[in-house]
Amino acid sequence: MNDCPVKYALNILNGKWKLQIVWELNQQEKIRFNELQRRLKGISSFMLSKNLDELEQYRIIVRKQYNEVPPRVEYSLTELGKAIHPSLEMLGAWGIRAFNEMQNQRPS
Amino acid sequence: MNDCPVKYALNILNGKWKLQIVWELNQQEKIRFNELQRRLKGISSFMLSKNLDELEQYRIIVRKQYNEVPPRVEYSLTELGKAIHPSLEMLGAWGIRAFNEMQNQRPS
DNA sequence: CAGTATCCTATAGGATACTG
DNA sequence: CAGTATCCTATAGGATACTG
Repeated sequence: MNDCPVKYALNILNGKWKLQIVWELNQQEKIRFNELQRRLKGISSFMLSKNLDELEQYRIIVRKQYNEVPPRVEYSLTELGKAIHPSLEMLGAWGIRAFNEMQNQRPS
Repeated sequence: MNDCPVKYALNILNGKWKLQIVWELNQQEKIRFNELQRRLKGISSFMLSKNLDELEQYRIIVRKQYNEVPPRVEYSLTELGKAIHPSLEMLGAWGIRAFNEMQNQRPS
């Protein structure tokens, strides 16, 4: 996993939700737990919590807790988290091309 | 999966072996089945075959079969497959940074 | 509100034997 | 040589109920 930096990077984003979480945080700057859960249609609070923990461990996001009642917790991207965006843009551009080539080869 | 091109791209590379396969093919131009299996230490022929099939379906690699005895099959990257390399380079650069930040924050 | 605890299911990955 | 067939295991993901 740490023998190849590309693999290391992909591993951080692996899974069904992590990419989406990073994506949402890129658009929101700060977002609260329940608001994030609402945007990621279909994720359970358990899964969201687990994924957020992992992203925090990798220093991709930051968790800020306000000691209020009811509790308020805000998540945001670190500089490292923001820095992945250009790579994702490139991957997306390639993804469009890959998708189109599939469509051309297998028309309906 | 096809709602987001980034997700589409990541999905193609998902799994334990596909990235390594693409990486090997990037260095070899052409490679035979058993030679590839030898390089990917630990993969079974079943898994290798399955992964190659999937990459071929996504038009990332091409399978060329020579009707000889014993059989000879060579795999190589398509233009699409080669085109992903810059994205992987960028991801790798980010991966190094991410890895270093982990090391700094948690010294031993 | 922002989670945790518990239990369950689907599937990615693998081990082993075999084959045109 | 380049695979396929069969069966097994680990784990990612999820459903549901509960809580400081």
